[in-house]
Amino acid sequence: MLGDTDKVQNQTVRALLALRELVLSGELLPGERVSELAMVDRIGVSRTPLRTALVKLEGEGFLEALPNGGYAARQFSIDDAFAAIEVRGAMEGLAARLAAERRPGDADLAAIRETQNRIDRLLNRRKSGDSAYSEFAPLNEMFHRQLAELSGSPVVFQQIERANAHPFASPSGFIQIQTQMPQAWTILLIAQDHHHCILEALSAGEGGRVEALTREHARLAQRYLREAFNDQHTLDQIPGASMLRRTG
Amino acid sequence: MLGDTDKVQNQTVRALLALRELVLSGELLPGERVSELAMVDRIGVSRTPLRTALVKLEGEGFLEALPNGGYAARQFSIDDAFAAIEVRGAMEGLAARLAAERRPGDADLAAIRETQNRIDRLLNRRKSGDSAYSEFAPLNEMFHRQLAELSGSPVVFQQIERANAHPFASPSGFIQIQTQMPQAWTILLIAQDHHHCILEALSAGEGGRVEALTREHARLAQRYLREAFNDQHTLDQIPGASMLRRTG
DNA sequence: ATTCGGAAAATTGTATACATGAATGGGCTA
DNA sequence: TAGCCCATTCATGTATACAATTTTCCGAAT
Repeated sequence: MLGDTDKVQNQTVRALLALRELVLSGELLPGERVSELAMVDRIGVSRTPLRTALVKLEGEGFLEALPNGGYAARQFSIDDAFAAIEVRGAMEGLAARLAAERRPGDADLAAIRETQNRIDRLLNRRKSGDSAYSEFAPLNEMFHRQLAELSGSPVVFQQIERANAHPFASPSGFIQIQTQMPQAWTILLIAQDHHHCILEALSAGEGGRVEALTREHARLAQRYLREAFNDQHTLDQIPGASMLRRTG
Repeated sequence: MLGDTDKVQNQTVRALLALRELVLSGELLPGERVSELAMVDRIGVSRTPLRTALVKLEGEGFLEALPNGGYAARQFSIDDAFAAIEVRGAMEGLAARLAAERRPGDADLAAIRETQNRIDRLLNRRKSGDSAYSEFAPLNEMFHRQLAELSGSPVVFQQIERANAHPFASPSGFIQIQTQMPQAWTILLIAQDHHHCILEALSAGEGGRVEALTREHARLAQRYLREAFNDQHTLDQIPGASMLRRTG
């Protein structure tokens, strides 16, 4: 996994990816200072690009600045994770409404419809093996990205990207834990039905409806998270589980 | 104005404030590279804290990374500015709804009600001089901050702060140009009426209503902006006017 | 006159040295 | 034995030197 970072030319990107991985894997515990020199030894870049990565990760919400300098991995409560998903839903809902209000034509919707068709074909194969889940995730992300692009606003698109960067907000963040859940396949079918309803409302110019649908769609992730929170074993498989403070 | 930055102990903060001022004042034109060495000479800090400030300003949306390294001030269309305000409205609306759903008691609402009363007293003086506008702005910002805090979610609060950091999204960003407009005083009265309605819905736990009200309240800023856009003289007085591309 | 090529200048990315202030540990004293 | 003070260590913030790549400008050739 860390091997991926070796091929990157840019030292700052390399430090960024490595640090994010270390935080998500739980090797950097919340609250305790991230020592720059220790990271320099571990990642193999000098302090300058490392500090750049630290600043960016603070901006992404992965790290928090400590009062007397330096950074620490952030800790999130379960309510924080729910809120992060709610934030994403609000932003995606806004994007969907703006898209509907622009009255997109068939040409505008061709790309996202193609993605939708690919997900349909995937689900019609009715093989619920691991490979189906790993194929679903990137297609799902593409659908959400294309929806964000249809807003026609770079400002909105960028804000959604920021919201997705949060450790627990990404649209496909919990796909892998779905594998563990009995109702997993059903949930994928429901998610894709949401996609269908969203595109239907979108192409009909129904702004209010598409906003509500898109928000509710995001709340699927909250369901997964709530389920996972009831089972420590499942919870531990979520990327960044170590950042979650068990409050119940 | 730049004098403020001289008292700051932290070189990074100093560079951050100075750079933001240079961008907003239009001395750094959109699209053209921000030369690090030129900024070093101008601001009087070394390249290291300057680059840290550049990275942070990219995160705030003031700057964009150029393909072959370096940064440039970003350019915004009028639609981008509207979208930034819409984003703030969506986030504040979410915060207000979450606040209402928590069923806040009188103790929770005491602080924001005090702010509301202070604005009431200010407007009851019925003196529409410049001082009234300059007093209104900080109280207005406090009201919005307290509303964001009532969401009870640090994640939501931080996201609102990010949205406000955008050059054209801040709640009080256009107060100063209101002075130029004939209907300026009336708009302040309307804004405060919005505040009253928001608090009424909030204390009644009416989540849907308070969300809609808060979104609509944000759209007041869009009205100011549209007015200003019709008059170049007024537009030039907006901080960051140079970042706005005249498209119509 | 215009275009292509190359060299020089300048710019960013990276590494490292230095300074200042915080944290820690040991020793001394009560 | 417990607590406090001081010194040492360590961590971050800052400045600067170096390298690699890009940009620019000038000259020559078509």
